[in-house]
Amino acid sequence: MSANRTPGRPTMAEVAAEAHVSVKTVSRVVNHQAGVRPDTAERVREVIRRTGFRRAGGLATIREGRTFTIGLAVEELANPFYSQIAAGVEREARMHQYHLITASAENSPNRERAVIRALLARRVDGIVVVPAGETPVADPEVEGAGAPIVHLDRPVRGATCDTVLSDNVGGMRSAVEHLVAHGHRRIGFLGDDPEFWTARQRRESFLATHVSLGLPRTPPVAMGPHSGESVRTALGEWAADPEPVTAVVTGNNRVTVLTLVALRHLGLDLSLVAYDDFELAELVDPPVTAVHQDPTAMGEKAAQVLFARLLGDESPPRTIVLPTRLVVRGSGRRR
Amino acid sequence: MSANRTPGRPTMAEVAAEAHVSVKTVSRVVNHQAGVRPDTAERVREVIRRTGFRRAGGLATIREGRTFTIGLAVEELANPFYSQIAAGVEREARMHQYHLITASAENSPNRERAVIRALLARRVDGIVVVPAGETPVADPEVEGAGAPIVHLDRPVRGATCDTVLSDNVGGMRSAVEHLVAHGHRRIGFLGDDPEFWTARQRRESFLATHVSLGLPRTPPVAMGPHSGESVRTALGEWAADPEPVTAVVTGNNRVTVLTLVALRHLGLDLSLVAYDDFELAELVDPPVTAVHQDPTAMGEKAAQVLFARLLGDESPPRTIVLPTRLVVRGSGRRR
DNA sequence: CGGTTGGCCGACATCGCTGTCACCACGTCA
DNA sequence: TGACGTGGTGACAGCGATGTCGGCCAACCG
Repeated sequence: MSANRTPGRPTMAEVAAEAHVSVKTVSRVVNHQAGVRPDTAERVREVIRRTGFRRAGGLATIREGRTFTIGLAVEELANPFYSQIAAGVEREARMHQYHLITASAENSPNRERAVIRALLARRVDGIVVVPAGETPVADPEVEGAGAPIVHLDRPVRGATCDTVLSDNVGGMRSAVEHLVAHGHRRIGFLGDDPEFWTARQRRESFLATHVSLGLPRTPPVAMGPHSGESVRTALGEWAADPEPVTAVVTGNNRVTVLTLVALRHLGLDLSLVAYDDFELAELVDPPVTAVHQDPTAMGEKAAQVLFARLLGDESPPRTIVLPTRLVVRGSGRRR
Repeated sequence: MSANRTPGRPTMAEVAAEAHVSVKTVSRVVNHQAGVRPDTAERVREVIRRTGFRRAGGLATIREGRTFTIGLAVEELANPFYSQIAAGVEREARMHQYHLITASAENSPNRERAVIRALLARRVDGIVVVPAGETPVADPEVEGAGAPIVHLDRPVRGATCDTVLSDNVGGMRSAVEHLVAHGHRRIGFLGDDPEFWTARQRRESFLATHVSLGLPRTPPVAMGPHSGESVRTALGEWAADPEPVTAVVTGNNRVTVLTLVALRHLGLDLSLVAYDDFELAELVDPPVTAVHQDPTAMGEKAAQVLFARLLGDESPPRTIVLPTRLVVRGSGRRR
């Protein structure tokens, strides 16, 4: 099909013909290389301007072997947690003159491997991935691809890549300590699907903090995946308990929303500390105390680590744990 | 530099050598083409598996002239409005086996042109863009690029591309009508920066609806860009007016947040209809009545239009206006 | 047994661009 | 006047994959 002679964008050869020079000279002009007489260069530039020529960036792929593009694989772009991560990664990528290809597995952990493969097929130079599962990828196509991978938010067992995590243990501890300091003794935990490492980490820290603070009873825990109904049920039972809970800790932003809705519907006035801060936290009544992890900073950090690798950093894989911060707004107080 | 012999990913030639066949045969196996004896194919596949070979997708660029990638240019990925758009576009792209490159101009309208050029340099097959300004691009490099562009959320004057908009006029009318139906006669409008077309549209419709409903006085309007202080000032003045406002309409999600904070700080109990729905709207006290436009659906629609073009649709450019929906939650009632 | 299929496979050109090197036309200097 | 630089240019190969076409060989035919 030679039909695409002049269908889309002009090629260097066309410019060269038009300007009565060789392709190479056009190349030199385009790349501001020396060794072109000023008048020749101007003639070429004029033709480039007239034809609207742009050099095909995709070609860098096959010459230098790099695409100046990194990939980001997350679960779901619509979730603010992930979109803020994307914003952070994108910002860092732009600073390095890189592009970002985003791909989401749309809530299906199993799709993530396919997504990563697709990114590698596009020959991205590196990948930031929020791993869906923690079983090692063990995919020769992925491991042998030569593209550095940075895991974000969740580790992968035995993986030999850099990992950027949030301090789930510390964050959860601060949440429980805050509630206990306000006199709560019976605290419930609404966690996300224990399939997620972060959910389990937070649950474990929730329980461990109870032990370390010397609280007598094992606190009630309800892990997800949660629906509005499952949250209502759990909260209803905990409130009806002979020794009712006076506070709950939610395990992530999704659960927090469900919990706030459920509390309102049930007419319960429990204290609350939310894991994951959210923009409107201070506007809910009462303003929600939250464990703040900065997803944008997480994305930036992960991208920074990735670019260090791309720039030749050969040191052994590191695991970086970013701190969290408890933002006290009032919902933790005893009522 | 022939140093990159076997640094990154294996090439077809390497696989071919390993399997003692020609490059072409490897190509046939990879593409599931007929004409390869089963045992030969199996041998090749074995080598492919062992070496982790993946064909370089970037090459499609130079052969077919398409990259199977579309670009999305928005202002800021961290804003839920844009990230939901991105989710919609990405979803649609995946359905067509396309990838999505996202690029954000990070709040700098002037950067958008550069961003679009960068996308074109990557040779994306098409672009969805939320235009920063409404002055025509008039960039020969962009127009002559041959890549279809779809404008989303805001039109560009005299542009000859498809445009997907939200029904700002109808949405704002429904907001004002709702408030008036609840007995409000003095309503303030906190709009975003009038540099944005949507902001002006909503202001105009706000005013026009007042006229069409026969309200006597011209309502107070404060356009952005807004800060917490500017919102507080406006609300304070309106409340102190001899004929004080009893309700406000906010112009977009950012202004809504600022307004909710300001109302709380000022201790004002004004009725409110928010433009742009948000997840926690029903959790604010009172639950916020909002004009709901579905950014994900907008993104999907824009991508659908784009793919129609990529599939050869040559019909004249269309403008599609998506309806909005007023979600009544209570904050519009007179207090 | 020669000729004709048809299955399997490889050589080669090609895509758009860049690195390398040869080349030509001038000047300069001995 | 001939050897030697030097700056400006172009021819050519190659990057990694695919389409085209043609070659080889076994099987089958008359």
